Amino acid sequence: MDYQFAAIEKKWQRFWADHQTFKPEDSTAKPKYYVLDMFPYPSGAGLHVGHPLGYIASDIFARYKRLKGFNVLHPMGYDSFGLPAEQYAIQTGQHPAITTEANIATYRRQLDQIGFSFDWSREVRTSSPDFYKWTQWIFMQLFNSWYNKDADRAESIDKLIKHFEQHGSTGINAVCDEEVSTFTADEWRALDDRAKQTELLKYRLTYLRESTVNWCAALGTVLANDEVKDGFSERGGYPVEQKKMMQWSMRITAYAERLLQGLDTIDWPEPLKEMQRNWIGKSVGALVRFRISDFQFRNSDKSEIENSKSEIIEVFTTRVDTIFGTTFLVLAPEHELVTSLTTPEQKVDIKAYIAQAKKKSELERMADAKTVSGAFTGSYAINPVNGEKIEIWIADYVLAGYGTGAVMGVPSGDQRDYLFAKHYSLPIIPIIDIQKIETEADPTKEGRYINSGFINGLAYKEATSTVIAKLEEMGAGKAKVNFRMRDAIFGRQRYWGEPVPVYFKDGLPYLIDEKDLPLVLPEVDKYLPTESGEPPLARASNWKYKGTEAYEHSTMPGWAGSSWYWYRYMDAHNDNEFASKKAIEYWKDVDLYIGGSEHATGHLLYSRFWNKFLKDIGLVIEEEPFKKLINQGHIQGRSNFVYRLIDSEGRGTNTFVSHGLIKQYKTSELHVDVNIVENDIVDINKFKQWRPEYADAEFILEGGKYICGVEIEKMSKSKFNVVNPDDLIARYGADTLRMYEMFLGPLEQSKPWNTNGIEGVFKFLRKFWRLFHDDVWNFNISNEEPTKAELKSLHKIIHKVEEDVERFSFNTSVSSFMIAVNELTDLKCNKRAILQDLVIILSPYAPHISEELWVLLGNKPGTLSYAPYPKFNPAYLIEDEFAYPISINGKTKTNVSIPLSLDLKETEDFVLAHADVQKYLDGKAPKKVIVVKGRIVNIVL
RNA sequence: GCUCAGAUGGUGGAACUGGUAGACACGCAGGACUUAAAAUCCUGUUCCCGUAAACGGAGUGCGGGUUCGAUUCCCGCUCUGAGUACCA
Repeated sequence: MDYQFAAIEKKWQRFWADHQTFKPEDSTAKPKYYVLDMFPYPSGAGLHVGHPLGYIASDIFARYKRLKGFNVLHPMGYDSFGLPAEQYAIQTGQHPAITTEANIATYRRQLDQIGFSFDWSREVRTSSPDFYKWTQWIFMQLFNSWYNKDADRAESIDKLIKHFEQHGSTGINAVCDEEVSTFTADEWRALDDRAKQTELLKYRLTYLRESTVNWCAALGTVLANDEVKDGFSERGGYPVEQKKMMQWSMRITAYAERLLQGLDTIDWPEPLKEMQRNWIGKSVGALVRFRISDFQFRNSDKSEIENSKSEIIEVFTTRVDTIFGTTFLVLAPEHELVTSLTTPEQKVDIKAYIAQAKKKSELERMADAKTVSGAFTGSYAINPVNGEKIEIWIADYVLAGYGTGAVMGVPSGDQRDYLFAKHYSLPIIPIIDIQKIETEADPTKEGRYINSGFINGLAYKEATSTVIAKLEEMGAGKAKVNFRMRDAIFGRQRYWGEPVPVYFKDGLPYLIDEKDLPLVLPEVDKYLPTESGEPPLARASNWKYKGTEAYEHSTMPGWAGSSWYWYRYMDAHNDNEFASKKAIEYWKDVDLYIGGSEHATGHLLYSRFWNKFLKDIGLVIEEEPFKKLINQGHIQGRSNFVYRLIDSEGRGTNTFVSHGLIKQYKTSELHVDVNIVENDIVDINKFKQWRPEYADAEFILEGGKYICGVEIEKMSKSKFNVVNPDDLIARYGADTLRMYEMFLGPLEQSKPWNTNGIEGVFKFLRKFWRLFHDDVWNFNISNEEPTKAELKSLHKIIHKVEEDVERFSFNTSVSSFMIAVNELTDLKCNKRAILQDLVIILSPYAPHISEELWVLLGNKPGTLSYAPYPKFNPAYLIEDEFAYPISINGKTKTNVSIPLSLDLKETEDFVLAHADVQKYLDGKAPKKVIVVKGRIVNIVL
């Protein structure tokens, strides 16, 4: 029979499902290997051709590892809480669980058609109570933990309580809220429960905090930052305001340093690590305290002075070595000391500036980045290292949210300070001998310090440590590491998410009893917030803990479930634990993780955070969850266009002009469905059928064809450029689709989808099929001994594919398969000794056709997936001769076959004596001859 | 602005440690088979000059450099894509 891909693929997909072919053992002598894909959010649109790219790559790798003798865990599931289902619920009233269920069914059908080797028995869904029970359980562990800086790990809150009872707050070095109380053991014991709980909340790794959120009144909901564009909601374009709300937060900042250090231990793409480093944003520097000069004269308002406890302005700097160059201080307009620092004379200026700064939107502030603006407060500060009196200004280039919201202005070393000083005629003092500051700041660290008191003559490193030591001695500053990363907000005012397992008593949060987990999402009449702005869960009637206490009404954010799900796959049906100790000890961590780079500072950071926490409390083994990570590139859409002729009155006609001729006519551009276009040539009959109004369309052709215009855009329905894998599978089969997606180019590279070329892969598979069959499609295989040439072809591909897969270069191995099959076709090889091994090597890429041929070759069904990968024997590749390229002065001129048994000198003599080479020498003696054994001969004339 | 990645035929891409640039495939052109189409097969296909061919010249974004030899290494620049944004 010829290659009947549809029947073959259906047959084997059923076989794999019926026999659970890909279900791994939970412990064997085999080494384990865990291949994970980022699980999808099941959207209503289903899969387009870009989605499976990463899944195909990981599937090839998983199948390859099985052949290599590994016990492979390769699971799949759904990140099924999320906005679109909720939005749909708001519009239609349909429960998001129903929408989600339907979408999952579509995803599953589409995934099954591609022939992935997932172990579906371990499927997880983040929205299923069996799963989110454990998400809630992990939340409870975080609530019951605090971060001990001295031990550099999370510890049980009970341990902290014990310490408070015995020693009070002394000796505690914790990552906690800013304003924690100090107390003795006696004082602690005297506190009532409410006071104790209030204090403990400041230490817990998940805690309540007043945070600003993006509140959209029109949509009645809180929006994430990426749902807000320029002050308006991305969906609907309604105004968004900043609103303060009590929110659950995660103390991820406790792990900032470990999250940063861990990056050096994992094999991830460098750009992605860089994004995480920038996000964490570590700066090593110092806090410096500037005393305010003549504090008493700022008596504009008595109460303000009393409220501002401080006579000190604290700044953060990464260049404390430049402190002698400080000629002014700048505070953010929002800085708490601004009002009390402002002298009566300056009050008008400062007020006006603050008002103006407040009015500016983020966008304007950014656009304005180059215009210098600011205002003088009228007050002065004293530089602690030299006693100089310097002006205190405010300016919006200083951000309230970073560092201390105040900076020391060093115009000689910092460009922003330089511009500010020039603009307001403030002094600029050079502090390093080689500094060039005529036109701009010079942030150099080279050279020796000048004008710098006790560090004059020192170099950068020494100067920094000297200044810090001096500041510490004076009590005017200390070394400090600052992070840009903030604690993560862990609450959404939404319905379709995990309920937070917390109830409130006297306004304080308490965990529900562990045996009451899961706390199931209650039914509500509508999926909108209440009229008073409470989250949708407030609508649930009689939803109280023990019938009396109110539950937390916000739900967990989208990243909650995905921050630990890979552990659930290890032991997906465990009712007693999130995963058993035994399963975790066996599977440990993810060996290979494939997914998009858009999760760099979201999912991939939060997952690392939770993993470190779970390790601290002894539940998991590895410090990092994902050893190796690969970002697959994004598939963009490739849109095609037709050009409608515009008549003299400016109206559109029903005539369409081919792309090459549009300069000669007046036309308007229209998207055309890419599925009726092949190689940019539109199928005119299909076009006429596409839409009724085109039934009588006429065409102005070039060379008898209608050629379309092309543009690369996002793949979307409205652009008619969505290519559906279902259509391609129906036409060419899953094996062709799998190989074609890999053939497209390097996995990591983003590229537009272009179906042109899929025929080539399809032809290859048929050619492969034909190797096993005679002219009339009878299966025909020979048991003869293979020839040297055949063995060479086979061992070349064994080696090549092995190398390619190990470095995730799947596109080049597809080429190599084509070369091998072309060679074997030319050799008319139908020998079992060659083809059986070839089937094994090809099976990760094209599993269905391989299974079919494997069984035709007489093997037991289902054994191919665990067949041993053929062993490469380099002896078959050894050549006696090599056709050396002969180049003259670096330019290749000819080839000469030379026995490889000759040594360098003999090879050189052989070449120079050769008639073809003599011709080029033209009687001259070469100046130099370079022979690279087995590579090249270069003659220099 | 900063950081990172990239730029190779008509197209997607290959060349892994400096050693025959353009593998493999698409497309295109010509041919075979066929009443015809599909399918299949064969030949050619970087560009320029010449052209039956041999042969000659240029050539991996641009300009330099190192080297017997550079798509690969170094310096400077241009463009494209991604991330980030007054982070002190």
